[in-house]
Amino acid sequence: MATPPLREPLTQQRVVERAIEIADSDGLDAVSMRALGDALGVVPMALYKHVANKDQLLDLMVDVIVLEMRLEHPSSAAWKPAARERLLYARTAMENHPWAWRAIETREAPSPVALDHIEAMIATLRSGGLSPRLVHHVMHTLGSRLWGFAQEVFASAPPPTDPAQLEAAMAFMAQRWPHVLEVAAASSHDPNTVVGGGCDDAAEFAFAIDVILDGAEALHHAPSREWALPDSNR
Amino acid sequence: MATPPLREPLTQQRVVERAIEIADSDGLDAVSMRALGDALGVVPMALYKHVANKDQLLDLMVDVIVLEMRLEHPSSAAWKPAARERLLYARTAMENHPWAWRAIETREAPSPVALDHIEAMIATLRSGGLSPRLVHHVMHTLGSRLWGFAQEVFASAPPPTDPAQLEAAMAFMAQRWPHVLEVAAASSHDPNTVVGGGCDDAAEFAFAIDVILDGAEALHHAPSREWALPDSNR
DNA sequence: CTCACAGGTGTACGCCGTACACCACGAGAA
DNA sequence: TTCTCGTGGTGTACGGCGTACACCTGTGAG
Repeated sequence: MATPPLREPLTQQRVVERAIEIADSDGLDAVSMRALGDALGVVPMALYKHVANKDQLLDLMVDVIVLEMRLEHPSSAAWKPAARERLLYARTAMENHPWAWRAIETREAPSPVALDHIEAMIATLRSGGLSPRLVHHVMHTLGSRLWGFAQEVFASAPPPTDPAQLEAAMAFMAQRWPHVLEVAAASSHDPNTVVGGGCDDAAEFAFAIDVILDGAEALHHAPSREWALPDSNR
Repeated sequence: MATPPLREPLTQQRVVERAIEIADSDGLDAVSMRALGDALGVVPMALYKHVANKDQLLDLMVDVIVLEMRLEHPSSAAWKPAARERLLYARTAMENHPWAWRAIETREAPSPVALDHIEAMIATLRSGGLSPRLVHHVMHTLGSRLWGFAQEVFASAPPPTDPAQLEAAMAFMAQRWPHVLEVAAASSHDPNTVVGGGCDDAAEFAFAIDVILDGAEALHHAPSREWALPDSNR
C-alpha cells in the first residue's frame, strides 16, 4: 500500500520557520541545533542537510525578518515622510521579533535581501535631491535604526520591587548621580515610577529619526555646512 | 629558607588586566576561562577564587574601559563643545579596545562606573540649560555613541581582491542596487576603491554627533518643537 | 602546636557546533 | 526484475565552553 510519510519531510523553509518560532517564544539562545532538531522531531545532524551550518541558519532567519521590513509604497511621495515611514515600519518588524537585533548584529556581510532594504532607503533619500555624500553620512548616522532598532545600552534596569529598597536606592542616586535621577524623572509623568522602565521606546525611536532627518534636511538646504562638517572632524 | 613565591599570586586586578590583554590582541572570543587560566599559569577553576563567574569578569573588563573614557576637564565650558569632546574621547577608548563594544552590549545593568559616565554627560548637557526632558531624548538618540561606538551594521564587506571579480560585482550592483553603488562611490575620493572599506569611521562618528547635538541645540532654542516632537509619535 | 582558612587543583557534568561513517528508501537504467 | 545511485535521516564521537564540587596545601593567628 502507498505508505503516507510518517512526517512532513524537512525543507530549508520549514527549518528556518521553526527556528524563528523558537526564537520568538524562547529567545535566540534557545535556538540550538539540538533544540531545533527536537522541535522538528529529528536528530540534530539532519538539519545540516538543509542548512550549511548555524551561521547560515541565522542568515536565513535574518533575511525573513528583513523581508518583513519591505515597504512597497510609502504613503507619501515626499522623501522625509517616506523615509520616516520606512524606518518606523522596520521598527515594527523588529518589535515582533525582539531577538532579531542580536542576530543582525552578528551578520558580517549584507545579504541581497538586506541590500534591497538599504537600496530602498537610499533611493528614498536621493529622491529628495540629497547629495550622495550627504546620503552616505545620513545612512551612517541612522546606523542600526535602518534595521528598526537602536542599541539602547543599559536602557532598562528594572527598579527594585521592595518600596524600602527603592527609597534607599533613590536616595543614594540623588546623592551620587543627581542628574541621572532628574532626567530619569523627566522621562516619566508619574514621579513614582521614576527609575527605569518609565520611557516610551517608540517615542524615543521616532524622536531620534526626526532629529536625524531634520538635520539632513537642514544640511541639504545649506550645503556649505554639509561640506564643512566632515572635514572639521579630521 | 624563605622560599620566594614561584609566581605572583593571583588578584582580581591581575586576572582582569590579563583578560583585557588577551581581548586586545586576540579578540573577545579568545577570552575563555581556560585560555585565561593558561595565560596566568593557573588552572581554570583558580580564577573563580577572584571573579564570581565569566559575566562578572566581563563586567570588570568593561569598567576598566569605561574608566578610560573619563574626562575630568573638558577644554571648553560651553555645553556643546564639551559634550562633543566627551563623545570623541569615549570613542578613542573604544578604538583602543575594539572588542569592548561587544562586551558592553551584553551587560544588562549599568555599573557605578558606567553611571558616573552617564552622569558626566547629562551634567554637561544640563549645564547648557537643556531641559531634563530634552536631555533624556538626546541621551536616547546618542544611544551607543555615548560609549564611543556606533553599531555600523553591515559596515564593512571587504571587496573581492581579484580585479575581474570586482568588476563583475560592480556591474551586478550597478544593475540591482544602483543607489547603493552611487552612495558608496561618493564616500570615497578614489573611485577605484569604491565598494566597502572606503569610509572614515571617525568622520562618520563626528558627523553623527554633530547632527544630534545641533538638533538638540535647535530644539533647546525652539522649545515648542521639543514638546511637539515626541507627542506626534504616539 | 593546632586549626581555620585563603587560594590553587582535579575531576566531572551538561551544554554547544559539527565531522564522519552509516543506512533506508525510492527512482531510473539495464 | 534487478542493480545502482543519490537524497535525506541516523548514531557516534570530538573538542570546545562555563562551572559545580570535593580536595589539598601552605600560612598565619590563637
